[in-house]
Amino acid sequence: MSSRRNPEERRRRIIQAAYELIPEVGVAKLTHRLVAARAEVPLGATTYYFSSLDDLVEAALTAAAEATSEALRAWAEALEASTDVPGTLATLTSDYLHDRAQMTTWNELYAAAGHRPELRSLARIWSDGLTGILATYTDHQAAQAASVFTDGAFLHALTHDQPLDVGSLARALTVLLNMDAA
Amino acid sequence: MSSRRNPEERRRRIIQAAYELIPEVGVAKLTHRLVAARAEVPLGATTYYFSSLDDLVEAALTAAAEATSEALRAWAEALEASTDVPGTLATLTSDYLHDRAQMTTWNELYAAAGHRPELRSLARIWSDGLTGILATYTDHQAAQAASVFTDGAFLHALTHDQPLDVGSLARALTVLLNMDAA
DNA sequence: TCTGTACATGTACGAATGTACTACATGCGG
DNA sequence: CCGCATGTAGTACATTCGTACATGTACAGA
Repeated sequence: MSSRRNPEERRRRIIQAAYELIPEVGVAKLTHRLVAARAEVPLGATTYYFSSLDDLVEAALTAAAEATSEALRAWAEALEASTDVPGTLATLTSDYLHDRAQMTTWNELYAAAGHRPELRSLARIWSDGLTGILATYTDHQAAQAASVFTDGAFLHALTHDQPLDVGSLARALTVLLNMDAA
Repeated sequence: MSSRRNPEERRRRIIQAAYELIPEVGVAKLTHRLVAARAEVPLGATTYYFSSLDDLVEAALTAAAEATSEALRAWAEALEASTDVPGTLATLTSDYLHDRAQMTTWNELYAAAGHRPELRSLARIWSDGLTGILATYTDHQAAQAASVFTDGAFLHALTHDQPLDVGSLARALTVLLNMDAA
């Protein structure tokens, strides 16, 4: 369905365009004109639907956070169906490590949250969500440690040509999640 | 000594100003004029000493990386003098987690490296350096895992009001560094 | 002392940007 | 069919920015 004369769809298109552009050019280089061009809407539409550029960016980052929440739900299901929690978590993490756009977006969110406190809660969604899921299988401290480790693995993948391999991930996640047995 | 008619000092002043401003306003909002004002030099000086703003930013981030290298050397010494490597590492990490400016700078570097490949090597200094140091005490995989974990702890501290406590850090770092015994 | 070279600094300018605004189109209730 | 609210779209404008540049100044060597 076309976006003309369809406010909801139009708004979604604009957010989607910003969402795509963030990993490509970074939050900082995002402009009304760039988003308008990508969304194939006139410049005026981007100011009509969002009261400021910051609002637009926030909407896009919120969309990113929602996408992450959905991914987390999928992780929760996969872990529940698994008999080898650390191994499954390692595989899930490894898959994520190859999605550079996803990780770049997440890092942009962290950087933005560093200067805009209202974004901090968005930045916590992944970390806290994963910790909550893992707490089903071990104690809170171990769950948090494993969650922190996967965050570190994202950062590692972002700065290195080759992300950590599944074996390394599995080994580390196994000892972390089994900390509660000690 | 005044910076007038003292090129080296002047250059250092400008870099220092940019270095200070990065955690405050972010790499993206850094401008010649902002740096000039902080360094108390005229606008022209910032373009005289650096061929472009990107060059200036790169110089500032390089300075940040060098500061990190020095910190790493201190870590190496402290660990060498210690009988409890994981515990000492936890303490060192915990101290770092309270230095928000330092971590913000580091995150800015990560974000910048995401869009400028020539900065990637700078972004690796911390991670690879720490891994190298820890490899003295355990196998490479365990050292890398511990290093990745501390990176994750930085990210955690950046987005949460309260950083991880020393106890949590010590517990996780202990099992990770002892992975080689398994 | 003279002079050339390196350093210093204020200004100017084109380009890009956020945002306001005006004019126009469209569909709906009366 | 008629206005009216809502959405659309192009344009204009003040501001800020990176950078170039012209002019000025201090100092080392002849």
